[in-house]
Amino acid sequence: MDKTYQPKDIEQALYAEWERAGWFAPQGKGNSFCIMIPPPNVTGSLHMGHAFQDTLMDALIRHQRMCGRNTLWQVGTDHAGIATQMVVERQLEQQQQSRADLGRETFVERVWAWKQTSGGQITEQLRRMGASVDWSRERFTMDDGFSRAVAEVFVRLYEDGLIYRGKRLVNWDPVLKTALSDLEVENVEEKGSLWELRYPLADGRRTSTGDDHLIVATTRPETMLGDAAVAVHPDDERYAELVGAFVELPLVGRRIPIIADDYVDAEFGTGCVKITPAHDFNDYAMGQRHDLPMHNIFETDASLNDEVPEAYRGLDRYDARKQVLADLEAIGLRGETHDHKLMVPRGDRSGAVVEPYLTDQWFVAMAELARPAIEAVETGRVRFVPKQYENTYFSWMREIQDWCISRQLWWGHRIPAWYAPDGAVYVGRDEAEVRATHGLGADVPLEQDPDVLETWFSSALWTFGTLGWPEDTEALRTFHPTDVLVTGHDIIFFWVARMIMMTLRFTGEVPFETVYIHGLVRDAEGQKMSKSKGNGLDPLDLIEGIELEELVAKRTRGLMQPQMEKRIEKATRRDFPDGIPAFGTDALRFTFCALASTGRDVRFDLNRITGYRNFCNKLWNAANYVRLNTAEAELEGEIELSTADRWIVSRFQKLLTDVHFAYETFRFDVMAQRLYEFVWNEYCDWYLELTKPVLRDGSPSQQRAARRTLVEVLEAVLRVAHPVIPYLTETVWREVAPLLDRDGPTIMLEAFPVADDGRVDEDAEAEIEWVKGVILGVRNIRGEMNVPPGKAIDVLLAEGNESDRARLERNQGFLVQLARLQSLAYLDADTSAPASAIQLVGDMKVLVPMADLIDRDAELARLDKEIERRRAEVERVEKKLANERFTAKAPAAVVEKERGKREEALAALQTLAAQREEIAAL
RNA sequence: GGGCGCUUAGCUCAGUUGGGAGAGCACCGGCCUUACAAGCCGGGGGUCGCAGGUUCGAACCCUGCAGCGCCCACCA
Repeated sequence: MDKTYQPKDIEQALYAEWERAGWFAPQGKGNSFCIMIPPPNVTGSLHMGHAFQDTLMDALIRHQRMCGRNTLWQVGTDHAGIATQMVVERQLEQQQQSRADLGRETFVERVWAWKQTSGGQITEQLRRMGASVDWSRERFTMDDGFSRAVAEVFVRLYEDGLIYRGKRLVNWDPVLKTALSDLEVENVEEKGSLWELRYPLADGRRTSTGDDHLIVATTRPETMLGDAAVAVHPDDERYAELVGAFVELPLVGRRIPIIADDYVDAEFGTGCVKITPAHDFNDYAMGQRHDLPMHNIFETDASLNDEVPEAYRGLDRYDARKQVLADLEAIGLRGETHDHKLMVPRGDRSGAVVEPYLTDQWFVAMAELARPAIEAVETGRVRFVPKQYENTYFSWMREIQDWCISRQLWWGHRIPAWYAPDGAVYVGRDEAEVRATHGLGADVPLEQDPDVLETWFSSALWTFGTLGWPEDTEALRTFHPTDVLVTGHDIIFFWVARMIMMTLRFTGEVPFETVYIHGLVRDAEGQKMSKSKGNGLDPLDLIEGIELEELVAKRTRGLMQPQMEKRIEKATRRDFPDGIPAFGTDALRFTFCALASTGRDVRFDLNRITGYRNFCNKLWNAANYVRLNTAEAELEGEIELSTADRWIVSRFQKLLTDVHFAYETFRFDVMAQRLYEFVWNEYCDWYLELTKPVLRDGSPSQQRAARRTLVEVLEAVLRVAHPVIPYLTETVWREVAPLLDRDGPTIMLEAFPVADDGRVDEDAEAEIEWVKGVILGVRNIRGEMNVPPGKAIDVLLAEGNESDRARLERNQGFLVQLARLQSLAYLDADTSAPASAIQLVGDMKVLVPMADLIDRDAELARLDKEIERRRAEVERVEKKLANERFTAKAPAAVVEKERGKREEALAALQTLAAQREEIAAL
């Protein structure tokens, strides 16, 4: 073993070995345990969110595997319709080509080719994270089997009347030229204007106040070309007389009615709303209520079509806006303009402003699917951790809208519907089935629907589709329902909810019993990591390290907004002046666990990972110490356990209890913290140090006891830590395990340690606390008095009780070694102590004779500080005890505890005060 | 407009049923003490956002307020 922990030397080779050996595949004898990986985009790359999520899943999986469960971590990738298609289209663009140039078949082949070449990247990165997924079962959402499941689900839903096709107003992305679901639209607040437009009253009508027009207020003047009415509130007295009359739509010349509808807010704007049923969701609904005609004025790219007057045809919607406003101005029909903040709908992929647009699309009727899915969470068949996310889930599910699932893309699962020349639609698993079922001969030409299904439609089938459904497979019976889903709160609606609905519908089972929701990974300033902001970190760079120049280049490469380059470069040079050192996978994983507290977002800070890299080094070196002291030694034979040996074993049982609890409650942070504390603050800081005097001066049986305990605790700690830091623990374990005649090939298949309450030893714990008290007391005097660390000093113990004397007897060697003493002795009751610096351990005095070591004034100052501390405590406790209501009403045990505190503090205070007087008199 | 979350040491965060305010990092002082300088030893530092209430007792429970963040929603 190297002296310093070098992760790069151990990680990659180990993973290859694990994978080759087939140890990731299910093999436990116990109950099944299964996690489905949220399938990443097949052509994507691993970002911090993945790395975080994969670490948590791997910890759970490795833990359960070591607990003996028959454990499957199902891996796979998603075809990610829009995202992947966009990447390939961008590549074509650089060659001055479009997908239309290639044609559908060639284009789809190109995407498959791209998937072949780049599809391995993310799975390679998953391997670098140490993820123990079962590669032999890897799936892809567009592989044959999964595609069959998708078609099967579509057909069955259609047959049950839950999938329908219809002309509806949908969210239309005019850049990607496809429909989007409600969830794929992000509403962003933006600054805009509220324009007032004058609509002349038709037929020469005037209002009772003499006006010959109405003023409507709108944020979208260009859509006036498609107006079908003007609406006012039915109770709005200002306009009551005009309801039923008409206005003449300017620029168009159409006569449109003035209608009353209580959707209108009389307080807003002018109280008159222009109604454009084909281009606004509210207006659409109103158009339905009032039977208004629909004037679709847009092409698929949101330029104006032939429905509008010639002057506007072909204009982009924003150019049309300017033109309409200018033309209205010219004829005196433009009113005031007000600044106005509005929510602008943008496509989450393209960023384009989404247009409500009337098209034929496929929909899933959701109400019937949602009902049992709501119930499953209500009854606890599915539980969310943290629980508050159940409310998020319920609120969306209870108001659920029908789901538009067709996309006007080429990459994805083609909709299994065929059209006959007469317009009839036939849905089936494939064309042959359609023909057979409906008796359509070869003479009837059928054309398949050109659209594909939204990616989330197939993702919704992930838990059962990957296990072989619709076949009744062994895997499905064994691993479904799965146990835990680990995912971010950003896809509860997109994915989690839809999985629950679809899985219940088609298997009658819930997809998973627990949904663990983790936070999003943000940068050290709390900003969301993104390519465009250039603040993202690549997990691989944290593992392997990266030079500053390369990091700058990487962050500024291929930016959508090149003007950001300077800023990103500056920030990068500021935040990472020396680039990023190689931390290794284990340190990264430990950091993720430590940051995963309660499902809230986490800030990723280089300081944290540095600390945990140091922790890995600490454990590595502790192992080095153990190895140096045990490899050549005889561990078999009679043993005589020291208090320290019993203490560390006892402390370890408590670690196990806490870790077990942490796994049960998904508190990865608690687990990481307890591991850190135990390894560093107990095993290394104290136990290892306590073995040193024994290994030097102890009897053979005492030495054997220490050596055995060192190895046994280390070996077991490695198993506890393995799910978090698999590489380090495997490497060290292979060196350590043989010392205990454990000969398994890998730590990952060894048993996870279980607490043994019989090995908890409260006496040993109390005694080591006492030992620590004495040592800390001496160290405090040393530190505060600036006694050189190398100087061995004399220490006396005084007063105290029999137990203190007995403890000294047993622990003399420990104290002398760890406090670096020249001598240590108990002072007889009748001998008076020399002038000393003092520390109290219980009511025993720890005395460091001042001789010429200690400065009188410094000791006085130190005493004053301690006296003040005790005085404050006495004061606080006495105040509490003086309160009769406290002594009367608080539980007796609490009162007793306070009394005990008072006694102890008072006694200490007295001793210290006497001591102070003595020193002051010198 | 509705809902949720957060506010604890300089920074990032723990604090499980209400009963002695914690960790890591940073900071100050001292050490190359034979596992580890990626280390060791000692130390300083908080009116727990604000205001009320419940209680013998509140960081924790209740109400209100403020600030920050997120989600949902049809006010043109």
